[in-house]
Amino acid sequence: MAPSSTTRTRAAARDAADAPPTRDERKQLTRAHLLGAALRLMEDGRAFSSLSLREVAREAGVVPAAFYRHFRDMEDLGLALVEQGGVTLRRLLREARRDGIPPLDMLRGSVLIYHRFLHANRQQFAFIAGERSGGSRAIRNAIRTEEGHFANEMAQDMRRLGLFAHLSMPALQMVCGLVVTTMLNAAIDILDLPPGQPKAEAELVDNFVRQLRVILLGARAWRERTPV
Amino acid sequence: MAPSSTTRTRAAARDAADAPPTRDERKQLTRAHLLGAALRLMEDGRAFSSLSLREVAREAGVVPAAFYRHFRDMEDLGLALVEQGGVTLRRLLREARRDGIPPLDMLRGSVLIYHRFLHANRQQFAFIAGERSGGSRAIRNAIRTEEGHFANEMAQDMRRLGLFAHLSMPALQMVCGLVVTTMLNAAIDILDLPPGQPKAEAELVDNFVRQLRVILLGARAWRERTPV
DNA sequence: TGTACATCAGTGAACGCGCGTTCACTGATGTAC
DNA sequence: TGTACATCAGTGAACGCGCGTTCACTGATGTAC
Repeated sequence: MAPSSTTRTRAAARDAADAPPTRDERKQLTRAHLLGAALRLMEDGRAFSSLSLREVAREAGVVPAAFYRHFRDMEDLGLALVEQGGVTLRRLLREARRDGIPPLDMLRGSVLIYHRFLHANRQQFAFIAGERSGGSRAIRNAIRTEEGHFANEMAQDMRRLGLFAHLSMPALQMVCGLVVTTMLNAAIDILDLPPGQPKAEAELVDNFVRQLRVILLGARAWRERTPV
Repeated sequence: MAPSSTTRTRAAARDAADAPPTRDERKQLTRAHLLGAALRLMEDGRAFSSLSLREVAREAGVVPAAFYRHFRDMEDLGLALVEQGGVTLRRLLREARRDGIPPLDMLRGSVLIYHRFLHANRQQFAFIAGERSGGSRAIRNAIRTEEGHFANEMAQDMRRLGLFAHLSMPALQMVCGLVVTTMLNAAIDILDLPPGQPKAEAELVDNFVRQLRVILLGARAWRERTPV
């Protein structure tokens, strides 16, 4: 399927920065506007299920009927947001891997990476953390799936680093699951804070670090058949 | 302020089971119907913020305008639900205290008590666990407050039982906070399960037990200035 | 106890509004030759 | 390259509907005497 001469010209032109966008590029842009509009509308704590289709279209600067060129209904858009959120989560792991483990205080270092990332992706985290328990069943399940993938990847990373080598893989996954839910709970608390309260925020982050410390201490002490 | 003779007669009559309800009793009953209607409508996973006032009134068997005799608006009703949920949480602790600690496996025993209670109060837990992250800011904050009270009471109970005596009170509260969020996360997962899947449910409960075990092992290993 | 009056929970109708969805359309982009 | 036609993202108008809120009301319950 060789592109037609016109297409080839267009494709070549694509390389120039000021080339006119193709129809498909425009469409993807509008789609992104719709997704962004939904995230923006939830910024001050509103639930996804309280957004209306018209509202999202309005915020995206598009007529309501245009919405249907991109999504079947609002739930469809919600699922797209979950997918986008999953990508963001994976990016977090990638960045953490790239930055490497700080030599001195591994835990606090990781939390700082997370904290920075959280603020750089507030909207995404507010959506994921907020809808994981409050959304429609379909959306909740989709988020649970993404969460599971994230926890599994984290477990594999730890394995690779030789951390908690005494744990079986299922046990390590269980621990990572606990870490992930604790991360998302902390995200809600931190993002809910009115801005300009560095003291309160530092306290929340500190509590988060302590909680993770408890979990990691517990993981270290874990034996496969431990009675308590 | 002595009650009038009529009132006294009514009050006396109140003791008889078949006495006609007073106007105030009727009112409280309708109020309860409204609260119950809202919980029922959320039973299959809908978010509180997606309920309409008319819908709740309809479900409660009352005309929309009657709603205003009981609540200023839907958010007001939501806050009442949170308060009701807080009462339920406190009842859980009371029951756990009454039942005492099972001698052999304290943790698993406590989880069984919780599990039974969870199913006996499905609607309340679905609301509390679901809206704690997804609701309006006011409702979220109210739930956070109830959660905090619950965690503190739990910490005091543990202190009283001489558990984790080596932890400072703030450290114990931090641990209990982690336990509570883990409880509520487990609640969402368990209540989301389609009914009639005892295998899957047992697995979730098992995972929940393991996660708590990790936390308690971590609490046991905790030292006030622990580097990891 | 009986009567006359006050209270107020719940009614039913009405309002204006934003909603989701449909439709035929327009006009720029893309394709075939 | 130029032309004729097809595609389709976004438009604008229209629809019927359920919404939140208001209002004057009714009639049972409660109170004063």
